[in-house]
Amino acid sequence: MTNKIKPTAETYEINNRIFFRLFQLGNILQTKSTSNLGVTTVQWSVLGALSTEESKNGIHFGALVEYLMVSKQNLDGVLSRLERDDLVERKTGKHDRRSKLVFLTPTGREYWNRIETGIDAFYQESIAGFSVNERITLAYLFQKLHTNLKEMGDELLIAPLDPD
Amino acid sequence: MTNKIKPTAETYEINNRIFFRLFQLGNILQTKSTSNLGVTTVQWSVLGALSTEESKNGIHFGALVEYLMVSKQNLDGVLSRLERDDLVERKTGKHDRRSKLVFLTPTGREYWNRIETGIDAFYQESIAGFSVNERITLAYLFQKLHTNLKEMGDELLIAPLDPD
DNA sequence: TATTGTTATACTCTATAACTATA
DNA sequence: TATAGTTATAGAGTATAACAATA
Repeated sequence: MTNKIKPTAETYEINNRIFFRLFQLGNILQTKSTSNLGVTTVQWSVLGALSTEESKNGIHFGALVEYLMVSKQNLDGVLSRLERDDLVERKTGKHDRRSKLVFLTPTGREYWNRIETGIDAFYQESIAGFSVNERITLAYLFQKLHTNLKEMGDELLIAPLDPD
Repeated sequence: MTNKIKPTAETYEINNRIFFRLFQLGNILQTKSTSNLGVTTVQWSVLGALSTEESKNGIHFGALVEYLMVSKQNLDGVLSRLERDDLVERKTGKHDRRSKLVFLTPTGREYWNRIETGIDAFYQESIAGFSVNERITLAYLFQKLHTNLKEMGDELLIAPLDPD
């Protein structure tokens, strides 16, 4: 006999609400990012990561893959499009010639400065009416959810088909 | 002189953290949904909406567009793929012959029953270690964030380019 | 041999505009 | 004329496997 509690209908319902909202919020974020800032959310994250002081000398391709949690193949595609628009540049690593360092081009830096104001406005509107405590709580709960989801495996969770 | 407070570096930073996490969580949700449940998040939402008791007699295409907050063109594509897989069916409305009612097929209902168990397992893992209060708080903060984002306009927020 | 990143391919989703058929 | 959905087209992101260059 274990202490495991069978989920009640209510906890299932609140989970449903949480994850449906997460789905919607993720979608809205993508849509608004594209229409209001002119970049997709992935591009936003890439440019943001490259814009920091620590990344002045470039970020390793592999580090970016880990940080953004996208596959290397997909990041390659995203970077190619950003390179096409002259916002980003890849240079071969000096010590390890297999590795690549990713940089913001001058155009990319200028572009980032322009959208950063927009990002701030976006934040203001999104988070309007949130108390400082609520922001901190949200960040904390996101962090917690993130940890759980990151640790989840990739096994199919669906029940096998009835054979007939 | 207004009461408006210029955002400090800290509030900008916490906003950054919140939205970067939202971006990551949205991505992980999509990835895990596909790999662990065998459906994309949009498909999950569609099937879930169609599976409820109230939708037994179908949901109007337009109502689904509003509920899911995707464009009609995009929902059409999602439904076409679900129809191709024989999970969903569209019937012309009786009163208004322009409208369409969307249904789960028997196969679709069976499929939903199979993945529902997986969804429950997914919820358990994701939300492990959350107190009841934390779940309620998260749902509440999501709702609040959703309201703000939904009301946001579609205007470009980026500063105009310096002419030269 | 193992690792870093790229190429190739196919599919899902998204954005936009123009269109058909009903009303 | 207006509304409900559809078609058409282009682009971005994602999943998977196979590959080249370098270690």
